[in-house]
Amino acid sequence: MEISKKYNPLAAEKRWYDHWIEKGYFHSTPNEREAFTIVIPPPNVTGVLHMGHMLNNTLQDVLIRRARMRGYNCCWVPGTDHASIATEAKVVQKLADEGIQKSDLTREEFLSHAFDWKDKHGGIILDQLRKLGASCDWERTKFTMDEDMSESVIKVFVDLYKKGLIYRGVRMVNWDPSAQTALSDEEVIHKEVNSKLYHIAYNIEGSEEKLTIATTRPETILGDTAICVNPDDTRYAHLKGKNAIVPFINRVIPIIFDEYVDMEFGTGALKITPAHDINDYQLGDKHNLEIIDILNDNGTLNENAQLYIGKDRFEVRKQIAIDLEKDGFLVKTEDYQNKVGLSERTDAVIEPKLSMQWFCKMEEFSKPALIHVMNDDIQFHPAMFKNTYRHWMENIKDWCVSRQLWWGQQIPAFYYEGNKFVIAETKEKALILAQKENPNITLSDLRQDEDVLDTWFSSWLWPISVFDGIRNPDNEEINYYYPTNDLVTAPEILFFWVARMIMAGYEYKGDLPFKNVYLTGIVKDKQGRKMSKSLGNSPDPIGLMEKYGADGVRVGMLLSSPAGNDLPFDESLCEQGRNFSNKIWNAFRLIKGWEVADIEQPDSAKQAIIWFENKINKTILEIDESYSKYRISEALMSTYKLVWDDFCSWYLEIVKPNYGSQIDTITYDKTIEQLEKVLKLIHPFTPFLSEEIWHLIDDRTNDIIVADWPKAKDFEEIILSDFDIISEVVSAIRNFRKQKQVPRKELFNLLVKENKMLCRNMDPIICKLGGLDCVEYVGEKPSGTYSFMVKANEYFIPLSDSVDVGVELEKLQKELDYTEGFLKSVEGKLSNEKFVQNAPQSLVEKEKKKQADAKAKIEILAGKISALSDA
RNA sequence: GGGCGAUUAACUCAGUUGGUUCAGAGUGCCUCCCUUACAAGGAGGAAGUCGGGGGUUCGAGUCCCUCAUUGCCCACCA
Repeated sequence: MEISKKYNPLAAEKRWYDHWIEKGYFHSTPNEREAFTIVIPPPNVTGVLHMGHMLNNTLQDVLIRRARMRGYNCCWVPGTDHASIATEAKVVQKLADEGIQKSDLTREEFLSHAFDWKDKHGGIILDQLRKLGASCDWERTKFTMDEDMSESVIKVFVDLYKKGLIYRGVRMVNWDPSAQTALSDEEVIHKEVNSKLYHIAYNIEGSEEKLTIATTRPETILGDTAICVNPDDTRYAHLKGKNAIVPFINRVIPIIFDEYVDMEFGTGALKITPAHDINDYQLGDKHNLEIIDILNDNGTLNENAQLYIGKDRFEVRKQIAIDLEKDGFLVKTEDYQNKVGLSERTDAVIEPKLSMQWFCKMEEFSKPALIHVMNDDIQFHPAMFKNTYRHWMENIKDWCVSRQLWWGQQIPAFYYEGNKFVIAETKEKALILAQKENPNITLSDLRQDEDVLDTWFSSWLWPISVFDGIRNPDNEEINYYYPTNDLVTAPEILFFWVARMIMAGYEYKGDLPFKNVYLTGIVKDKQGRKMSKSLGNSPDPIGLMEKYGADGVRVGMLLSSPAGNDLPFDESLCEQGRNFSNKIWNAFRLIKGWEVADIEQPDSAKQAIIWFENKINKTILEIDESYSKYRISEALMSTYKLVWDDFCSWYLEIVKPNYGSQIDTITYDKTIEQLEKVLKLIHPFTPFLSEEIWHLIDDRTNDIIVADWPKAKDFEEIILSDFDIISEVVSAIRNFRKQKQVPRKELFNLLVKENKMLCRNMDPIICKLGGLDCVEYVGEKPSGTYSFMVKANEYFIPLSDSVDVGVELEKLQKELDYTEGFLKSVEGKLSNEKFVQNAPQSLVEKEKKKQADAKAKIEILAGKISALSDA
């Protein structure tokens, strides 16, 4: 069979993925083996794959594939999140494009549109993950609004209510006027913006005097119910008991005194709008102020404002400034930078708004959640994030869990007789409860709360609910798969999601949800900008995979992404990944081209096999070590170098036949054996390629995906260090050939001044790689030779033409200078009494040995120099 | 404003409890080579006063202080 010179990934990827699915390798059911579980961070159901997902899911797949090879019963649960506000916003937009307003629809009609949208666009992302090679247990695919999932959510809500942890109340919340819903604090992004600070003069009642305040939101003066100054502010002391008059609407409002006000800021006088500012609200509460809400839910002004009714707040801001100026109220405006809260999902400017919402008390949850992270029951990688986590947990606030949306789990609160309500899983159950209060109530008297729960109120149960551990806490699966092993996610949702899963885990399973949290960085472009749709700087992952192969992209993603570090992505990384695939491919081609013959095994091959076995054993140890520390990039790099440098550049170069393609049986078998080990080691990174070659080596029924992970065996350091010397000698010979332009075909003898550092049994390797007749031991320096040193041993190559004395002298002198400098520093140390006294004995011994070696080397070098100079 | 990090070759990063033959890796760069596995390759090479300044120590990328630059998280200052 003719094998292509270049690895062609596309066909192989499809074929092997289908094969793996067909064999059911990804599907797990509880059995006697130990479980290894990962739950996917569910992407938004209508999302499409971006580079962040690629990184994240590649990591998960690497972890799960290695675990599978190590014999665990692996279960990687995939799924999607309904992403209430994000999805609802998309659906609203789509309907608006068709000329349909959400307000024209009933809840049922809207939800039907939303489900249509979900059916049409949902799950695309999961298909895309298959291209990446993600070995998810697809039979377990979950959606956070699946019936069982929603039931779990409702059950938890009811349970928490019964425990007194859910309450309803009027609070100042973050209001998104675009989506017209409350948001949790975590969903608000604060951004620095250029705005204006308006200085507005209020008349004082019964006086000619004016009081000037400063505000960035002049439209809110229509909701003012006080002006506040600092009690220590002598400028305003005389205003005690006086009232001010709101411009235009002439509302009389008190002037109050509170330390809260910063005398230095603006004019030292602060307007108070309790309905539209959290601080003002608190002050209002303290001073018993009236609350006047002037905003509609959509951000326009309502009749309470008296003016500008129905106009958007930003429009009013501009207009009122003009009107204030016209009427002489506006003292001045200045440019000002302040932070404005924006909705994470809709980008709308958040308005603090007083409204009735549902809250979840968090303080009790946070205690075990904090302890078990700080004591490493749950390990964060990198551990640095423990600090951030602790800071948040120690300052946790109650969670606003209600959203004024339709897409999500509807809050199971049922109202009757006005504001009375009961909480129950179903309307029927609610009726029974309500009838205890009033036996005459019927089903039709009950009205369910319109709001839905925050998306994260379903996600925080994810590791439990995917195994139905909420509804059926004792089922076999939850007890087998939970706690899960690894969670791979982004630090930006550490609080949204990770922290809350930990809290839910201890509350509902009494146990941690996962043992390790691997926090990825953000994928950025070359200029360090976050990849985003609006910037258009995000490459198309599918396109990349088609161009470089899924394996190439996987390797590219991991080449430069230590945990927690951002990944400055560049296509050249994928190119490197693809080249790596191709390198392995060609190593395979070389081996495949060999013809096993009944010939004697060369000594060089014997030695190479011994060396490589030791080398790979040591490297497996290093790779396992890196994995155990979740240093995935490091594990990849060790694997990469093992393949490229050790296996290809050294091992194969030594064992491959000099002429023709005939190879002895032992070397061939050993080489195949090593190649198989190498393929297993690369399998987590390059699953398709490794499976492809695995089967091309040999017709076989077993697949590499479920092959045993190579065991780290003992190795002899001495063999490895001997080889290092050998490789240095070989490099020196290659260097010589290059300098003197001696072609490889021209053979010569390498002469060696005998020394115990020489590893004579590896001489055949030097001969093979250096293109030598043989290695000879001469004892003394022969004349007419080129010489070089490796460690403290001296090597000579006979020269046909005379040595270039000048160049040679210069080279030797340079080395002598260095060695003398080195010796000086070593002796400096040894002559330092304090060093000898304080440093560990072993270190002192080491220094003494260095001293001896350096002295010996200097002697040799000096001898050579004088000999050359004489000549 | 508070908290947590980062600053080591052109780029992306390793450097364990301080020990100098540890200043390293990959990429990139330079030179030579299309040698029958691979030019998506091979061989060789250059490259860093470890952000600045102090200090502790026999000895400091490694510990302490300080300054500078920079990133992230949290926070209601109009």
